[in-house]
Amino acid sequence: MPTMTDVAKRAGVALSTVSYALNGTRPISDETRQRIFDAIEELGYKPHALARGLASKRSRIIALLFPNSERGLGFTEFEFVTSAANAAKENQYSLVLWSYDMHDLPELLQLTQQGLVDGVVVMEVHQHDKRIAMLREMGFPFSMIGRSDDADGMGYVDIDFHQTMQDAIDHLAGLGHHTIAFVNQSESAFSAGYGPVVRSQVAFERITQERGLDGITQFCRTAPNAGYNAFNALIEAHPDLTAIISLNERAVPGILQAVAERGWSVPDDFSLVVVVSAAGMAEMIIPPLTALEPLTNDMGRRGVELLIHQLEGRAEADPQALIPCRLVVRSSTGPSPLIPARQRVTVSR
Amino acid sequence: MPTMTDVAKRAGVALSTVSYALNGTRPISDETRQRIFDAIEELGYKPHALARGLASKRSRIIALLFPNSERGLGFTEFEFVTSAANAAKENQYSLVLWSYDMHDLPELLQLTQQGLVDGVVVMEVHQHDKRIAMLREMGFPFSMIGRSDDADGMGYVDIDFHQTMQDAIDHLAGLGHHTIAFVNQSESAFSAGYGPVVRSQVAFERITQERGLDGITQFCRTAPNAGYNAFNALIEAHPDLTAIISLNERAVPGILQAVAERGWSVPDDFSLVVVVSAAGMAEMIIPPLTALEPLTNDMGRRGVELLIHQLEGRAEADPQALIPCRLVVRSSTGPSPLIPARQRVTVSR
DNA sequence: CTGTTAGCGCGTTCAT
DNA sequence: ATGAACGCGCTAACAG
Repeated sequence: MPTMTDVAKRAGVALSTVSYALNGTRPISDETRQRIFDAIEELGYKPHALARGLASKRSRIIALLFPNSERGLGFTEFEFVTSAANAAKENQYSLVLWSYDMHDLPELLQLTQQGLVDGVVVMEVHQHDKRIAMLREMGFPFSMIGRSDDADGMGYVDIDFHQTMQDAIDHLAGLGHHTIAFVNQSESAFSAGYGPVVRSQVAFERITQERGLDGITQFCRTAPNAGYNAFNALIEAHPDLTAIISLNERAVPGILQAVAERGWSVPDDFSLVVVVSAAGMAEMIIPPLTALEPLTNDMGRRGVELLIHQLEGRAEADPQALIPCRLVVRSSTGPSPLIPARQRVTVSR
Repeated sequence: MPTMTDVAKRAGVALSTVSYALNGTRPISDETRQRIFDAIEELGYKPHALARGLASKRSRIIALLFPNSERGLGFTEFEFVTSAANAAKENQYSLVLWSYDMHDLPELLQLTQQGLVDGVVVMEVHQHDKRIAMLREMGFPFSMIGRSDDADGMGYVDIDFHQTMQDAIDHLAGLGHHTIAFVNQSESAFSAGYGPVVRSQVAFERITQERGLDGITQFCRTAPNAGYNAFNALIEAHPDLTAIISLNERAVPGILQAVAERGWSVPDDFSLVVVVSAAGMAEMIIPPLTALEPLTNDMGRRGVELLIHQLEGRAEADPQALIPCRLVVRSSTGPSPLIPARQRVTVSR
């Protein structure tokens, strides 16, 4: 591997001149620049990333903090990752996937202190997030996918859960549904203050109330059989229920199964809309699901761009972005079934 | 940030002694070692990753080559990524996600020459893979998830497609199915020599022939509507068809839909088994799919371990691993329907 | 506009 | 068993 010294010799200039030519850090005459680039070309020279990082104190590496929770990342989160990787590369940064236990603060501390990365993008942010508190206290550059409660002035991209929930509810209400359940994720995620779970919950309660609808909440583990049980519990307690909004991708198959076992069909007898679920997911189901799909590409991308702008001192007019979800009507939602048509089935339980 | 010099001063030893103590590169008296570690503790010293990498010529960073193909990565591939990330971290390596255009050789060349990573794990390997040829020619350390045709002596983890296909076929044959179709991925992937597509295809043809079964091949784009069309084409040309094996996750919803539209039900009238599809996927479908599930965790993990062992000169007894898939019987396969029961439906087309 | 030089933080050879 | 000193490849003052 040729080094910068080799290039300098070949071009007949000083080492530093090569450096300046490469980084554009100071003006170089066209003629010498040409000689330098010729030499680089001929030698096949490539700057050494580590050496550059050591000297400049900027590695051009960022980390995506990636919790290896048992819950497991879903399809949607995966798309954050790939879009983040793409965005990093487009900005000439490398993206390291830092898989770690969310509660292991010491490990995060180490990451920030070993000088490997210039900043971090934090995923799965909670309302009171110790990691955020720590990073901020240290003054270590970061951005969030999601947001904590004390996120004022800090850079984040998050989904606009209120708007999303409103769109979902209005879609159903527009179809005549009046009693609507929200199948959230687990109650423990709620207690832990996991952003999407809490914000959606709050929005659901508020909006159903504003609209004068009958809104029912059901927490549910993120697994098909949990969805199955959730539906049965709901329908038993609320025979008028005609529609579900689910923030819980993994529960959906169970819900559908329970619906089918009752002899009902979707969307004729029951409607289901998933919120904050990637398109790839909604299309895997039969019937294809009506969904509120986040622009996942924007999420990962914006997250790293926010961080990079911050690292490069480029002021960001508005470092906070709430991304809307797009309503895609597929085949899992329809008009509310009429009450009479329903009762015969309900009793057959 | 304290440096090694600070530690040395505080412990009253030479800089190099600290280095030796840290790396265990040479014997240190218990007493001075203790002093050194005390100093490290008190100062909160953390070795600087870049400096260490520069000096040692080993960055302890590896890259996962991650094609950003239009086709999009599926659930299954995603699990490779997360398991690779976990394995890297357990071995004290950082994993950078290198998203790039598979055909952009210059970019790969650059990655290997900029001194950032010690080696790469290549995903989505093709039979004649220019990337592999290049890496090998350069002598750059790498391992593969998948394998090329000339993989002799090189490290890889791949799925045992032959065994997997055999298990799938035998499962169906055991249920009395005789005419079985294989819904592969796109023909262009086949022509391009994409490993899973080619190897599964070969295995399918060979095994059905050995078993005296009627094996039909159907290429199919990786999208639901393509699956829909594929099924209709198949059933029209082969009215005896009673079962499908699919390597094509994304096509499954379309297939199921087409089956349903024919008034058939799964698994009573038709059986479907997916191969090489992560459990998370098979459970998202209704009915839950009988599947041959790869131990995805092992795939990503073994890929990075192979690479790391190679980097650290630890001889690997057998640097090649064929991972089997596990047959999980769910609700999409059943006994072959009897011919008579069938015909009335077939004509109603 | 260009050259000289001192680090960046750590690994490692050579002495002792 | 320990120290001193050099070098990894590059950036960024400082000096013309």
